[in-house]
Amino acid sequence: MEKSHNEDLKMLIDVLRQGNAHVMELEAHLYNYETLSSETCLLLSSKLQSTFATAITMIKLMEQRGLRSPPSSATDSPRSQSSERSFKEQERREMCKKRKSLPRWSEQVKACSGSAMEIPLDDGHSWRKYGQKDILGAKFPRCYYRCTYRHSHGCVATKQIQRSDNNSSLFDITYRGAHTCNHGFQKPSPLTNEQIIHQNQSLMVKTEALSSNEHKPESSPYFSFPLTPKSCLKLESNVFSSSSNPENYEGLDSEIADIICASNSTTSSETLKIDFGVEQFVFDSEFSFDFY
DNA sequence: TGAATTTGACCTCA
DNA sequence: TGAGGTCAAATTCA
Repeated sequence: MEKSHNEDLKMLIDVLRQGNAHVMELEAHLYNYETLSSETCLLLSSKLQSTFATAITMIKLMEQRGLRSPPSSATDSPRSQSSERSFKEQERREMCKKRKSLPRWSEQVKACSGSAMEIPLDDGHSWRKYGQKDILGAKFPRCYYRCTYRHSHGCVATKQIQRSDNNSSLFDITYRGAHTCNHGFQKPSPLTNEQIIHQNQSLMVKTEALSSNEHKPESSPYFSFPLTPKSCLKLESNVFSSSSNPENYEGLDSEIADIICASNSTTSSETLKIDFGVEQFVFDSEFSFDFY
């Protein structure tokens, strides 16, 4: 147990060191106008985000391991049904709190004309439907989807799809939480700055005040991610304070290793995968990762 | 037969 | 207390 914990720490430190290298590389480019380009910055930014996402996921997994009770066996004292129930309820409440702190953003998507189902275009991720509700005052029901890899990777991303009342060919899609899995994401084709700007202008994106306390322009800046231009992200709070709650983690060491591999492949493929729910990252010019 | 969807029940919060 | 969100058993699908 102690040994595997140290191994986890070692892997985590390696990931953070990798992030530090990306910061230094970015800094080097910033001071060298010959190599400085928006594409380079975007790529390094994407690498950094991926690195941090990996580190966060690893910490979450380690935290899960630390909190998890030892595996049950014949020698274990059986937990009473009532305490088990209260444990589940407590776990559920924690999950509810964590979900609330996840970043949320919405967009409108035109129905896929031509297809019989007229469902919105696939966004590149793999989703599983887990519920449907009739919404008061709405003509059409709201469908609830979560990431297919929620259990296997603890990915907390969810989305809600609801057909627009005014225009039935439009779907309102609300996303919550960034994908921490590395599955099913289609690499976007490389775009020039002009293309990105044009796409941002031409796309129908609607980000509304999703709850009464959200409209705080000073404290809740809007973030946009060039590689996912259809999304205009509004941050609600610090996602670092939230954590996923993987329900069935077995063999955490190998899983963490998988995450690192996935992250590395993501990094090398220039795919922006994760957005962070922090309001601001400010790297001091003297910033560095110090270990030990 | 495993994965995905459906749907009624349950929980949280305003 | 009711609306919205999620769970989980039942059902369907490939």
